[in-house]
Parts: sequence; C-alpha cells; structure tokens
Amino acid sequence: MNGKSPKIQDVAKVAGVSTATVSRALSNPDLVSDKTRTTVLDAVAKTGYRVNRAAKNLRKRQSDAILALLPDLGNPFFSQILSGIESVFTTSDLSLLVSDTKGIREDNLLDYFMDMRADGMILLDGAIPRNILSQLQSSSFGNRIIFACEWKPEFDFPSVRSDNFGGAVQAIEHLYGLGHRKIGHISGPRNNVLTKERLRGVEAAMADLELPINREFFIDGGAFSLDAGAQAARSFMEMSDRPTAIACGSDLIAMGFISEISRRGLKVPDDISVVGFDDIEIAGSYIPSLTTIRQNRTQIGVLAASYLLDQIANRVTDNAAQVQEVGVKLIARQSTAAP
Amino acid sequence: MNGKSPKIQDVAKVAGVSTATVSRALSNPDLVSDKTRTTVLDAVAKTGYRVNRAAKNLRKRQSDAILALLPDLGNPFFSQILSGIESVFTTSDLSLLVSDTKGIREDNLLDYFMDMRADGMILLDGAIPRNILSQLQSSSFGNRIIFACEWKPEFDFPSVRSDNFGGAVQAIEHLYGLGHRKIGHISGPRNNVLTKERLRGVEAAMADLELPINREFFIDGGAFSLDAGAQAARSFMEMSDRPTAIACGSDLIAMGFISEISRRGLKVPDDISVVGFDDIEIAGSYIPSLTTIRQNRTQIGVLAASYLLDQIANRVTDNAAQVQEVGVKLIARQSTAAP
DNA sequence: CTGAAAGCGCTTACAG
DNA sequence: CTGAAAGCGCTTACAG
Repeated sequence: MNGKSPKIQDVAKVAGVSTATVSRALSNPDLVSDKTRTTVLDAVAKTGYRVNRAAKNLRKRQSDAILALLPDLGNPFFSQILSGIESVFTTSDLSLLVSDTKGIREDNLLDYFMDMRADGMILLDGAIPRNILSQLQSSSFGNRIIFACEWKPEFDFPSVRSDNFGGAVQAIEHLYGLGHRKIGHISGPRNNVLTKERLRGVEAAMADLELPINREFFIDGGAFSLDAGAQAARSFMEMSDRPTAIACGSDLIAMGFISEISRRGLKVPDDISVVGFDDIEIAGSYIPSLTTIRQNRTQIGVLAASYLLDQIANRVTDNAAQVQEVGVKLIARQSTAAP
Repeated sequence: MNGKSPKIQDVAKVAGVSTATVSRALSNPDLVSDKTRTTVLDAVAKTGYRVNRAAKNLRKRQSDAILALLPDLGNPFFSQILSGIESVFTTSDLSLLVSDTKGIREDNLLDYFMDMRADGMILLDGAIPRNILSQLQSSSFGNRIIFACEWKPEFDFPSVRSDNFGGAVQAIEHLYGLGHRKIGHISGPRNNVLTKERLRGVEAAMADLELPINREFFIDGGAFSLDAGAQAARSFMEMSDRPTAIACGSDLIAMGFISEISRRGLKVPDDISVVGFDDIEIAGSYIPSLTTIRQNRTQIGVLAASYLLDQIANRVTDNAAQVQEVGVKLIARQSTAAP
C-alpha cells in the first residue's frame, strides 16, 4: 500500500526466521512447526505480504495461467462456458487468459507454452490448423490441452463436449412424436464437427424411424448464424414440396429461419414446426418460444477446467475417459406442434 | 520443441555476443549496430528462442497482462466488448485476463497489482464496493484503471461509455415523431448508473417535448433481464390506463416484455410500440424486429484498451478527456409504429 | 524442523 | 556500440 510492496525478506525479518521458512510456511505448511507457522502468518498479516507471482513462476517454471482459445470472443455463445471455466479457476490460484483464433492464425500456439504465458489450454475451436495441433501434440505440453465443445477428430487430445448426436436424435424423435413425417434439416458450417455429428444424428434417427430421407429437405446453412437461417428460409420458400418440420443446427439458425419465413407470411408452428439446438438465453422468450436442445455449457466449462487443474497438479487419473460427453435434453416450447 | 526451450544464453553463444546484446537487439534494436542485430536475429531464428515472460516480467516489475473485470462472465452482453479489448492487446504484447466480480467480492482487487498479476484493469462493473475502489485510487496503481460501459460517479477514474442519456432521448423523440403522446418506461436495476442515465434521458426528452409525465407509466424493472421485462408486462396488463409506447432500459427487457404481452393477446406494434436499448445481435431477428438504441460495444472495448496501453507505455496525454462518450443511434425496426 | 546458498532467465545501470 | 555483473523475488535441494 505504502510505496513498495513487502517481499519475503521483510516477512522473514519480522518473523525472525529465514526466507526459506517463510516460503515453506506459506506454500507447504506441513513442513514447518505449528509455532513457526503461526509466527510467520502473523508477520504476513502485519506486513501485508503477497507473493510476487512473476518471481514464484520463474522459479517454479510455471505461469499460473490457462488460456481459453475461442473461435470468436464476440460470439455470445461462449460466455457461459467461460463462466464455467472461471468458476473453477477462481477457487484455485489460476488466472484465466482469453484470446481468439483470429488473433493467432499466423502465430504459434506453442509460443504460449514456450514463453511461459500459459500452463495449459482449453481449445474451443475445432478449426485450428493441423500443423499447429501437431506441434502441440509432439511437444512436452501435449498433456496440458483439452478441447471443449468442438474438437478435431484426427487428434486424440481429450475433449469435453455435448452429446450432439443424441441431441439431434431427440429433435427428430420429438417431431416424429408430434406426427411429422416430412422432416428437413438446416445444417451449420461445412466441415464443422458439430455440424457433422448433428447431421449424423438426424439421419440415424430418421433411418431408425423408417422415414424417407429427402435430400431436398436438407439445407446447407453454411454457418450457425441468424443470417444462415434467413438464407435457408429463402431456399425453403422456393421448394415446390416442403417439409412440415425443420430441425436446425443451432438456435440462431432457427431464429433467422423463423424470422424470414414469418416476414413472408408463414406461421410457426401452424405452417411449419422448427427445432433449434443450444438453448441460448433468448430461446425461451423468442416469439414463438423455441423448442430446442439444451446444452449445459457451464458444465462443459467446469469439466474442461477441472481436467486441466488435475493435469497440472499431476493428479492424473489415466483411466479417465478421454472424451467426456455431457448430456443434452429437448426443451419443448411453442415452435413445434402437430402438422 | 526438443526437450528444453532455448534461453538467452544459448542465443548469445550462437551469435557470439553477450546476453546483454541479445536482450538489446530484441527489445531495443536501435541500441545495437545493424550488423550485430542481424547476427542476433539469425541466432534467434536458428535456436527458436522466445523470451521467458516470467523472467522478463520479474526483472521489469510488470506482468504484461490486463484484467477485464465483468459483473458476470456468463452475460453475453459483454462478449463484444471483450472482443474489442482483445483486438487491441493482441497487436501489442499484452495478455487479457478475465474474471467476474462474483469471484472477488471478498478478495481485494488491489491484490492483482500487488502480486504482479496485472498491469492494469478495465472495470466493467459499476457496483464494485466503495472501499475497494478507494484502496485502488489511493494506491500507486490508480492511474492504470479505467471504467468501461458502467462507472461509479463518486470516483474520478477515467471512463469509456455510451451516450446513455442521448440514447434515451432519441428513443423518446422517435416515439414522439410517430405520434405517441402517452409514453412509458421500464427501467433496469435500481442504483445502476446506466438505469439512472437512461431514465434521466427519458424524463428530459419528455419535458422538452412538453409531454406530461405519468409516473404510473414508469415501471421499475429491477434488472436488465428477460425476466424483468416479463414481470413488467404483468404490471402493464393491470394498468387501467395504458401508455401507447414503452421505452425499455435494455433489449432483453423489451423482448421479455413483448414476449409476455404477446402471450396475453396484445400485439406489437399494433397495440403498443416498444423500443429497446443495446441492439444485441438478436434484436434484428426478433419477431417483431426490435427498434432499439445501438451501442458500439466493440468501440468501447477498443477505447478502454487503448487508454490502458498508452498509460502503461507512459504515453500519457494529460489533456485526454477523462470521460469518453461513444455515440449511439436509434435503429428503427418493426416494434414501433404510429399509435 | 530450519537455514545458507544457489539459481530460475531475464534487463539494465555502469564502465569502457 | 558492447560486455561483465548485479539483481528482480522467489523456491528448493542440500546439509545439519
């Protein structure tokens, strides 16, 4: 507070012990006697001492920070995941660093480890270039990395994700249960793992239910965005034969779709039922409120962060599942009804 | 890559110079001769050297990190601001640390400076306790703090914010222009600075336009959330005399409100016009699409980050306005019409 | 259980 | 323009 901050030397002097003892009392209390510990703690309180992280980290060769790497920091979808991550780190002593992949395309992710900026990484982007991931994997930091939400199939980094396949199945079964037999799908970004899993789920469920798969009812949205949904709505309007229900790759797609077909005079769910995917905050208040697949995003963040925590503390349970799938569930609202 | 990372020693050996020269060539190129610089840079490339941040930071007494402190990491509203902040830091060498005020209530914000975890802070929460802010202000780090979006009036930390007052004025003038004379307002969280500024704008505009202010038309929403809007809708439905238009404290309030009155049979904008505030991503695709006040959130993030950058680099321009107001503008959509 | 001493990997006066 | 040397503030073998 007053000018310069106290150092471990100052505490040692006040407590009448060596700096080594102060250090031990603070970070490894069992190593010192009860009496010494009390004395040191008193001195710490008296001086207002706080360990200098840069010094500690240099000495211990660590950074006390984890990087969360998002595809796009501006995308609100990730805020709850970040919140989940942070809730774990805040109780430990780790700092949460964030960045997005736009900023580091050229750069090298490995640099974060090399120059000691991060002790671990949570990758929320499945589109990280192969060569960068290879470098990470073959480095000595390969075990401090985990994918969350998205992932890259060719790499066997551990991963926490929603049951995307199962979610899509639930969506189709819900529509089928309502009586729909002509069901379409609007998919997300091409080559995205989530897109593929959800599409796979849609197709598997339809096959199971012995529904004919009409390829014309499958629209390539190309993105998870509102715009993609609106664009898909235009394709939809031009169909000569139309499905009575649509399962969308995301809530934003669903909302963009509903918005655009409403503008063109169709009504949801009267003319067509629509299911989203994600259950973003607004889904329940959209008009009509959106039937969708709820992902537990906070939980994904918590699990990913906890894994890293264990990994860094070397409390590694090798038996732990490499892939953790978090359950999803369908929330039935007003955007779906009998045909 | 191969086992241990190279240190400045290794580079010095390869280049045939001292570590001091390597350090200078890297961080202060003007201090060495062209020839030396080239030699050093070659050696850096050859060895794959990256400076160790912990060591550099310990020596320079800095952390190379800025903390962004949000009220709630899970709130999607902040993602664009974070994106703006990050876009500035990514070009410099700073890391972006995030946390939310839930995690540090007890803790002391000053600790981030004391233990060298952050060189500066962007506070996005106007509800940080007075005593914590006082500590910060009277510390030697007081000049490395800036408020963004929200702020605390009693403290004269610099601040970047939207023109909340002007936005509210625009909302009222828009409704007036459409012919509305009975205008209401749903406010946000009590004691929140944004709530107060926007309310002040609403009242000032109505006074200017010589509209009678009917206190019964002013609903205390208590939060910026969807729930607050839905709750307000219930109060609205019970009014014997109702306004023909409502200016809301946020888009979420507006959407919650519209959602709830729709459920009860009223139509927007036929029965009532509604204006939001924020222009969140979904506003344009909401049904009806929402007339609202657009805040440039990315810009707020960029300005706050730039200020801190200058401050840390000591490129301080004392003449710089302490309060930077970012302009807002009304986006007219379908939720408003003539009464 | 405790202390003296080395060293983590840098940067920067200081001297030339 | 360059180098030798000190030192940033810790932690941890090592020795007792």
